[in-house]
Amino acid sequence: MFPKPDTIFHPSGADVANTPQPETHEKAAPRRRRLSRDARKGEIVQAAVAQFAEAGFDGSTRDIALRAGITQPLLYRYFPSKDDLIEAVYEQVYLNKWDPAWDKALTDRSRSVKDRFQGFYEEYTQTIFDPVSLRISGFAALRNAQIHDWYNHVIQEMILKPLVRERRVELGMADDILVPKDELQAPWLMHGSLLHYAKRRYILEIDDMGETSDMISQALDMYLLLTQTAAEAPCARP
Amino acid sequence: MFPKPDTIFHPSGADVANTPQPETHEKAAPRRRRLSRDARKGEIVQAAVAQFAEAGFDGSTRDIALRAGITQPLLYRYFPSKDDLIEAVYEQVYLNKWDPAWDKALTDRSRSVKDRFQGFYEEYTQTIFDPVSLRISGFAALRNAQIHDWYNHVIQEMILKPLVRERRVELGMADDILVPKDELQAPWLMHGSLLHYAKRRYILEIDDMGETSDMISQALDMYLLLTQTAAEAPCARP
DNA sequence: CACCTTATTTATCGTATGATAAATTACTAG
DNA sequence: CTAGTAATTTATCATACGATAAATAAGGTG
Repeated sequence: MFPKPDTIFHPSGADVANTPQPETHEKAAPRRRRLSRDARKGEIVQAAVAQFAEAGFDGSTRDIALRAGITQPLLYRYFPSKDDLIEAVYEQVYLNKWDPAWDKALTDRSRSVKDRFQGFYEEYTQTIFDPVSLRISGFAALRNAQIHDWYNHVIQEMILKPLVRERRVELGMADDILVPKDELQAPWLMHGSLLHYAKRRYILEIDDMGETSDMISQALDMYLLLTQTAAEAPCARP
Repeated sequence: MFPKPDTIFHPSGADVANTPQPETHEKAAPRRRRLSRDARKGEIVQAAVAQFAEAGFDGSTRDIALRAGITQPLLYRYFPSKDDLIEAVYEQVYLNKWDPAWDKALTDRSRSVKDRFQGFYEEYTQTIFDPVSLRISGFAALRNAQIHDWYNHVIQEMILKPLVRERRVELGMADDILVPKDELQAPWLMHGSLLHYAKRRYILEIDDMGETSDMISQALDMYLLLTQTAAEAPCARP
């Protein structure tokens, strides 16, 4: 009857259980709890991440406040506008996901490229393969192409170009820092195949799927085989 | 001329130019134009597709009406609720995309699997690789997992299982109708890699990318090489 | 032409939303 | 204990949205 969006999860009220509620369940008057500026800001961002992941960036500021256990106007004490909050959510989801140790692991030429990138992808996917991150990322790509564009650039520089370079060395080819774009097509196909696997598994919630490590192994094998035949062509098909 | 889907965006108001406007640019009172029920319904759906592709399914019914050159209440004469309109958009985007001739082309064993699926994917991607379809599909996956789940099932049955079967025959293996799920992992990686390519190209609008036919060829090669080594293992890496 | 059907518009309602101002209360310094 | 600061809430506004009822007019039929 009401124009409730009527989304999948608990639409409202169920979250009030977070805040200590009075015996009488009337309006659930929120108990005041003074937090430091940074602590409160963090809780708001976390609530916003959860809400936006579920309902998209059209999720209401009131639902976010409900999740954070505060009233809605308080939100504007920390973020001048909803867009500013969205910006903070972007940072929370996209930044600080990179482990500096990975840079060295990827270029450790005492191990095979397969081993190095298998290990890396297993750790990397453990960080970014979760429904919340993937859904936020999905909404962001549709809403703000620019930020997702930048994120793709990071992936290309941090993962795919190193992969191409290390594979070149492993195949005994010339070691060059520059990586032309046509050599990035195959790595992008491999990386994209894993991202789409994540989408099917964590966004569509298909449970009848193989283990992530197996998918990483197969995706890497595909790339390695393609580069191998391109370089040596020993397996020409009939 | 008519409110055709045209290009993706014109934020608002720019569409008023579609309807004959009076000299005085006051409110642009829409000229009445009686259409048959099916014709009007089709125009509304087209407008909704364009609007939802741009703004997501939270796009307003008023903007849809503006695009269709009608008033907003008229929309409810054809669709009892916004959800019904969304349902119609789903059908428009997901259904009737399959060419029955493809079924035979995929199983034409006088040609190589590579040739068959190369040709198929070039036609298939020409049908579904456009910003509007891809964006609607993206929003739908995040909003309604069920329908996207069904769509994935269709892809698996119509494309990937045939691919596995035909590849088996080409490799001289036992020809079986049944395709176990672990044999579908590699085809899904290949298909997903192409979908992610489409996302980068048509949603993020990255222009510095290779031709679609090249990507199809590489993606197919990846799968074919993987199955070849799995079957014969002549290219064991050191 | 007159009439009738119905496609279409005008006017409007109830609610939800982003945002702001003012009142209140929790915590802390002195 | 007291006073002040600032975190938090209450109250409220303007707008946008989905949806409905009633008024209007376009087009076919006799």
